[in-house]
Amino acid sequence: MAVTLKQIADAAGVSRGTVDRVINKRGHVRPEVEKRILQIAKDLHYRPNPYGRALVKSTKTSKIGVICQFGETPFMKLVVEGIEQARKEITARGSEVIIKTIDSYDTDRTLTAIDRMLSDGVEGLALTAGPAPELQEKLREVIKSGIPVITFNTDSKESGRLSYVGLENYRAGTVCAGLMGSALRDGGLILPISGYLENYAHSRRMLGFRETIAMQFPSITLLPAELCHDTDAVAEEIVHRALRLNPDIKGIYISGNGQHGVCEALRAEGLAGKICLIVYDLTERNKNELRNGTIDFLIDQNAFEQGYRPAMLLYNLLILGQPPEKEFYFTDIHIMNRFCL
Amino acid sequence: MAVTLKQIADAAGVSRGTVDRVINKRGHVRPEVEKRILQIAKDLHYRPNPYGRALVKSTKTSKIGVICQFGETPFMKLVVEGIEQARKEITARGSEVIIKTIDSYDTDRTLTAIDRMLSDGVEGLALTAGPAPELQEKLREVIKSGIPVITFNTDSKESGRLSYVGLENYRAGTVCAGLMGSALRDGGLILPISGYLENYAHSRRMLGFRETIAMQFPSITLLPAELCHDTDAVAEEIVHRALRLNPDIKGIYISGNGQHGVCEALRAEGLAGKICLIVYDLTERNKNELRNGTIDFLIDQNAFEQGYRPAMLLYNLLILGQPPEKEFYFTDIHIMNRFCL
DNA sequence: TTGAAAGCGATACCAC
DNA sequence: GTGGTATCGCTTTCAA
Repeated sequence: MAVTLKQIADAAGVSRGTVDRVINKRGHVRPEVEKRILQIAKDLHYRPNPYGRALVKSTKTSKIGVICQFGETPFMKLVVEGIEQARKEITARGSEVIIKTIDSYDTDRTLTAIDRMLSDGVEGLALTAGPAPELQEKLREVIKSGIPVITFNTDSKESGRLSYVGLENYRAGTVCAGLMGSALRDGGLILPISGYLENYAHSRRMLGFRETIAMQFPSITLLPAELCHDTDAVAEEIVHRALRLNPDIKGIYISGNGQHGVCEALRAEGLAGKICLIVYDLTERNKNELRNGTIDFLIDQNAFEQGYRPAMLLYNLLILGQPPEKEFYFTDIHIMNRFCL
Repeated sequence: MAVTLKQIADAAGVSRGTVDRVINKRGHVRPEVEKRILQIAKDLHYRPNPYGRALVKSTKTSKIGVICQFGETPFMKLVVEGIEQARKEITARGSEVIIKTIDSYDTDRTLTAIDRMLSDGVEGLALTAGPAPELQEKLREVIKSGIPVITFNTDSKESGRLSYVGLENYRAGTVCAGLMGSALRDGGLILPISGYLENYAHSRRMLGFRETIAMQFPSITLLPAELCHDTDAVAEEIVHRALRLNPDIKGIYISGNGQHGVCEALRAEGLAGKICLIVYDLTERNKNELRNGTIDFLIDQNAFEQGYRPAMLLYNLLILGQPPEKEFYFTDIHIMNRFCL
């Protein structure tokens, strides 16, 4: 049998209440008693039984808010599945999760959503953030008012949020550079495509890619990065135009959405499978393109986890009183080729 | 607040005991009462509080046995860390974990270890299995005697084990074939190296690799697979010899241990970074070789999880009464290049 | 500063 | 078949 509070209490000749106060640093205990109890706890290798604690705490109820920008993208739909799963579990434990998705990157609507959540009385907030100064400022306020904030998918480090759950985007970019490097051993010309400049996550991926190619793969030449606004049609057009100007393009890297447009263009040009294409996100469409060989490598960033984890971290904090263990919950940079499916 | 047994009991006009009997299918309840209770539970969306259940159950104590073959390999040392972590947590909850590592693949010593564990009174067993008929037969007996068995790292499907935790080895081989294919776009000659024929995990990886290369990458030629007995010195010698016979080797795939020997040989031949090398397992040494460019791709199979999960699955089953959710707990086939470090 | 007691939700066991 | 009750380990509250 594991050591319990009561055993420590008996050994120390005090009551469980006193031991509890010591173990949980609630104060109001004579220092010498405290010292004795701590010593005994240590000697006995006391570890609180998480089930006992959770049982008591789980009767509290809280409201947790989750705001999800870029809600229209296929990837974010997968994230939302994770959030829904967390909601299910949390609801079953008596608390509440409010979800608000916002199309595209929209700071104003995000600010409005935050205000709405606050007036709804949420006690914890998770959101896809970003570098917009108004948003960061707002989050600092929220946090100062005592509401813990967790960012996911897109961080906002200066806001003072508790933790970030998501890809280490810059590094993911470097990994893709490495993949491109090994696929193009003899070097060649690469077309990099980004979504929006404002999408911090996508920009970081692009930066990591460009810097690594430049520094580590001298035989590879980068065209200037193009912006496709996360849109297939625009991405398709970009590829066609680029190929017209540079028929010898050997690789394409797209850090945001619009992947399908790129695939269509490559097919139309008869270059599917010939040009090395590296994309992000394991959506159904991307799966198919990976399978048929149009996409060579795909970085999966565990969408489900990005939705599930933040809500659970807030639940554990608010209800069970367990703060997150880490500031960064980086999801695996999961490289996939078609045989991974 | 979440729905509790008591609320259902009140609504149904019975006692909690009766509801408990219904919910947990313990019988001894009049069918009509049972039906009514189930209906109410459903209407109220009743979900048992796992903490309450765990609290009661966690006072039981059990002995869990873990047997680890190939215990001398760097990879298995990482697995053992996972087991140790599980042991720590399980011990803190009052149960016991006995660990036995066995060097190399040794069916006899494994059988002996199983017998020792049984006479020690373990109530659940996790082990690295394998296809040896005596072992499978033994495991069938063990299972028949009511002791649940879980395999990890190396499966033994015919033994009737409850679950397997580890890599999907055949598929991992196909993934490596894909990596080799994209690194060697123009084809070339490949040297495949295996450890022991008897190591089922390694053989499956080799089979997946060979079959996929043969079927999907016609421009790549495979040399006959060599066996290095998981030994660096042998692997080194194999590489030297192979290069003497075939100086135009473009890639090496090693499905087991001996990775470091391959790296040394490539360095000695001045071919480090020139020949595409794909290996398994994120050991410290392999990390270095990945970093310095001698290894191109590495498949990490989450050693920690392979040790941690099996013990925890047994704990959840024996103590909390929760059977594993799946038969296969496949660890991610985690492709890494040097930028992943 | 400390102790005693109630209660969290589920289970096990013993009466009836 | 069914109800009542003690119990698991911990937190909380109130009185001393």
